[in-house]
Amino acid sequence: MPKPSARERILDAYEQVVIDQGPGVATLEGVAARAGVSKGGLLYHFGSKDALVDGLLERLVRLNDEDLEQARRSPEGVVRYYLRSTITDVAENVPLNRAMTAAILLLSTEPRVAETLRRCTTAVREVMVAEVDDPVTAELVVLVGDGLWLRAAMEGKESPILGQVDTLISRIEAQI
Amino acid sequence: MPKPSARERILDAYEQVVIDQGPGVATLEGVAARAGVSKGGLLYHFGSKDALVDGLLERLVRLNDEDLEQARRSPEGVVRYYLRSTITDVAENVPLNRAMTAAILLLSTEPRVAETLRRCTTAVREVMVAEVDDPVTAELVVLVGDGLWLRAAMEGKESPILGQVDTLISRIEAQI
DNA sequence: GTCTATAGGACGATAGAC
DNA sequence: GTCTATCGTCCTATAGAC
Repeated sequence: MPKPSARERILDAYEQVVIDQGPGVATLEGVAARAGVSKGGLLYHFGSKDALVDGLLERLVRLNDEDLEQARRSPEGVVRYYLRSTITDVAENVPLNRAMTAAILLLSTEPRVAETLRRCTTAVREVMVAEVDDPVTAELVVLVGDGLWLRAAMEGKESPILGQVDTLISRIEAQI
Repeated sequence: MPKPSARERILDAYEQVVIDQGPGVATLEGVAARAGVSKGGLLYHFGSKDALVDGLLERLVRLNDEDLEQARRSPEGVVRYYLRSTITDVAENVPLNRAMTAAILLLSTEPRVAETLRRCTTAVREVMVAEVDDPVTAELVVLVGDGLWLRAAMEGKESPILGQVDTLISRIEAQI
């Protein structure tokens, strides 16, 4: 990644168009317009639409790994950190949330998207299994996280669960 | 629905193509080929691609409502029934699973899909809140169900959770 | 009811000026 | 690096024969 600025701006636009208007509108021209460049300008940075998707997926994996690293180091523990950060990501416009939501909405486009999402889930599961003694609880945390991600993709920032978060986390933690 | 046979066969083909090859390949011609008719034949039953999507979504809502009705009447209780049927649907090729997986993969195409999925989740939540005394547990069940659906869309029939299902359900039920 | 043929439009990608 | 212009392709939808 030699020149981050333009690339990142185009990726931001891509995510935003997918989330706001749906992947159907996420044509090269639509993304370019949102990024403030022309179609030709976009194609200078990403040589094809596949390259654009790859750029988004690479960013997603990086953000997911970074989040897990922070979860591992977190003093409140991986479970509470992961679920709380996921819920926060859903409620606010955190980069990881934008990338993950866009990826889920793009599940259709190509097998690489599903593969990358599986990789993210697997990474989360490995951390949970390693840090939480009980494997069933670990799996439960991953499942609830997946549910939150799907919900974010379906209904955006508003979700009936936001007021019950802490109670929910406490219950899950109590099982460890 | 006067003549179910041809319509249903086309909808089956549509779901299958979306699940197996992705919505990108799910063109009118691809669906028609899988259904054993020509493009013109398909368009006689569904006047447009939008009508085809609508047909899938209507079927999804119907199957979801029927499943919830069965859950309500189930002697083992809504929680156990819902989670077990969701997991079974994920593992095997139950109609509800096929429709739900296809819909999630089609999240991309149009806002109506997200709207319908929200409606399904809302219906599940209403049943859970009505039947389960504790609202936090009700929300947890809906969340875990969503997680299972997303997982089905991502990784198909194989999931590491399948061996831990009953333990997981027992733990959730124990909280009521 | 189901087919073939084709019109009409949109998208991805290339070429070349600046 | 970014632009405009254009080509080729694929898809939806229509028209009309059978």
